[in-house]
Amino acid sequence: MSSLKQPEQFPAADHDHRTCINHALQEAERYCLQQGLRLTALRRRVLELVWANHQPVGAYHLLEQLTHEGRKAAPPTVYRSLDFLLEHGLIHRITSLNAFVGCNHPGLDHAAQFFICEDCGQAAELDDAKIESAIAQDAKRLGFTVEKRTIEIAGTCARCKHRSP
Amino acid sequence: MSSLKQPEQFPAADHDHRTCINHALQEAERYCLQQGLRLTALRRRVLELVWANHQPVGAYHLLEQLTHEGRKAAPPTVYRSLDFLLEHGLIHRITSLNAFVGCNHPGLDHAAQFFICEDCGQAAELDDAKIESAIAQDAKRLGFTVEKRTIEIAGTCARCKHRSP
DNA sequence: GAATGTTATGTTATATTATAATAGTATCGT
DNA sequence: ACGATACTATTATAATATAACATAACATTC
Repeated sequence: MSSLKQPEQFPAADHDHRTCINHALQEAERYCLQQGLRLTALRRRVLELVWANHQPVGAYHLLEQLTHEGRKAAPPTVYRSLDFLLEHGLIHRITSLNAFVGCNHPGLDHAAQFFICEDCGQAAELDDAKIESAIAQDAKRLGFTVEKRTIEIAGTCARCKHRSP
Repeated sequence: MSSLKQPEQFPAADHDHRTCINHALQEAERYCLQQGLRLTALRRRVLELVWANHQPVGAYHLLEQLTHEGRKAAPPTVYRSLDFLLEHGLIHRITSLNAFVGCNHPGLDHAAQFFICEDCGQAAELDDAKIESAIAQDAKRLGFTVEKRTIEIAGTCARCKHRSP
């Protein structure tokens, strides 16, 4: 069912990241058009900046970049755009880092798990059905209704492990 | 193997919470004595305050309470105690709430998952081997070394669901 | 195409959470 | 009692996030 555009792994070191960005923006535009949402210049730019790489980005980093570009921006400027992007599944929030990262399959209601390298900062988004079902099972046992899942695994990715043993 | 003192569920509404607190403090004292750690008055009091109920507590809330008790305290006072308690597994941090909650089985190296009710604020700590192994499996596939897990499920607990349908 | 409603953004101020840096105090082992 | 170590106090500030309100852009309907 869920055909993820990005594979369930860490992005290769040598991948052409412009492709990622372009794809993400195209998807976002397609999605917003389809849903009747307004992907304004600001929101589009924030999304693009979040997608600058595969590392979660902090709100104030984004703010700084917007300011440097000459745009008048204050914290709410950024947070509101982030809220919009979050609400429509175009980005995810990484709670443990107070940061935001692009989502590779907007619209799709999915429960994401993040593996985050503490060395290079890159994050991989997974959607592991086993984890999902285990949580669902626990919830059922507890009589608990799940609203939001925060599943963030920090550690060291394969590349960084090999680089500095 | 792991014999948890608190069951893997939400605490009953009518349980005698002083028992929880007393037990937690006793366990902490036992553990610190055994490990040669110093559970100072401040640390003990912070632990007690964290255990005041089964809801995660914010650092500044603790600070306020300490201040009201006449103790001279500033943010670092609290955060250092919290760091100590965290480091030795006497409390857990709930990242998604920026808050802290008592741990019912200190010392035991366990991967905790939290189910947090957005209505009453209570949190239940689980240690589900299925979730654990699923994550381990993903990590293996990615060549990822796990350091820290943040697994926090927000929603509505059974009691709150029944109370306000 | 002006009036009106709606959504998005700008602006100011401030709340909330967390840490850096340094000095002082208690505690422990000898 | 003494020196080493671990803990705490104090001040200042960093980093993250939101409240409250004003203005601007856009879109509809008349």
